[in-house]
Amino acid sequence: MKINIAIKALTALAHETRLTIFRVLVQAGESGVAAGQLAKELNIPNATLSFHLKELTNAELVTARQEGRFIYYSANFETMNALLGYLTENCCAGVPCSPVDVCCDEKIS
Amino acid sequence: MKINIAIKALTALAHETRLTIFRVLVQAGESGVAAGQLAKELNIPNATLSFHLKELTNAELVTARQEGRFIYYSANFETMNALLGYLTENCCAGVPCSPVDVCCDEKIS
DNA sequence: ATTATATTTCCATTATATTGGAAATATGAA
DNA sequence: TTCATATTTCCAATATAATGGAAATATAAT
Repeated sequence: MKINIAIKALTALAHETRLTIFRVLVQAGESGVAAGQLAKELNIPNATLSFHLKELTNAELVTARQEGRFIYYSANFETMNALLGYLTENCCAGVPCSPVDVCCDEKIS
Repeated sequence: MKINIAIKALTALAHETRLTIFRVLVQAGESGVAAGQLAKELNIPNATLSFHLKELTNAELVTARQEGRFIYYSANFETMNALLGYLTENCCAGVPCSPVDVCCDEKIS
């Protein structure tokens, strides 16, 4: 991961509404949640939600898929895992410590 | 971890200079790096570095210790690990996946 | 076709963060 | 004490992000 991509992801997550959205999507898993359902659940105006979803999508932290009139948003675990790895990369100058493992990666799904 | 603390940490990391500082400190480990050395290494004006170190300290992502005229900054692994855990909390709605492990935690040091 | 639903884009207003020079503070050395 | 080094605070200029109503677009149902 290059630093600019990490910054984009962190900037996207560094906002209460977006972090909340992201965590809902992380917990929802693969199937994702429709935009309108998020707006209702989180009680956010559509325009505002749309703006934040675009930020998250731009940062590749979420992906969108259309199904009929609905657009389902899901967390992108690949980017999330790359980000976690980037933050902890080569930690403690080689002093042994637990490596950061990943979430929902290809080992399992 | 409460959301406001996570936001503070993410906001602090979501900046090129601060993310770079943080990663240098993560890699430096316990002993940390003096402010002036960081300024020189990263080629940042002192005032700017000081501002960013304060942001990171405020977010409890780094800690400072004075030694003579020097102030050594170190990464705070506890906060970092709490943040990683917060992002991946209850991921995929219980579908089995790798848990997020932590870096440099009490199990080892 | 017409209507209803889902979502996004536009945009002006408002709020927040970043920069770095100069001055201030703090510690230690001569 | 006086001087040098390390770091921070102050502050004004500048840059960037967030908000949500209204209009636009897109799909589907009648």
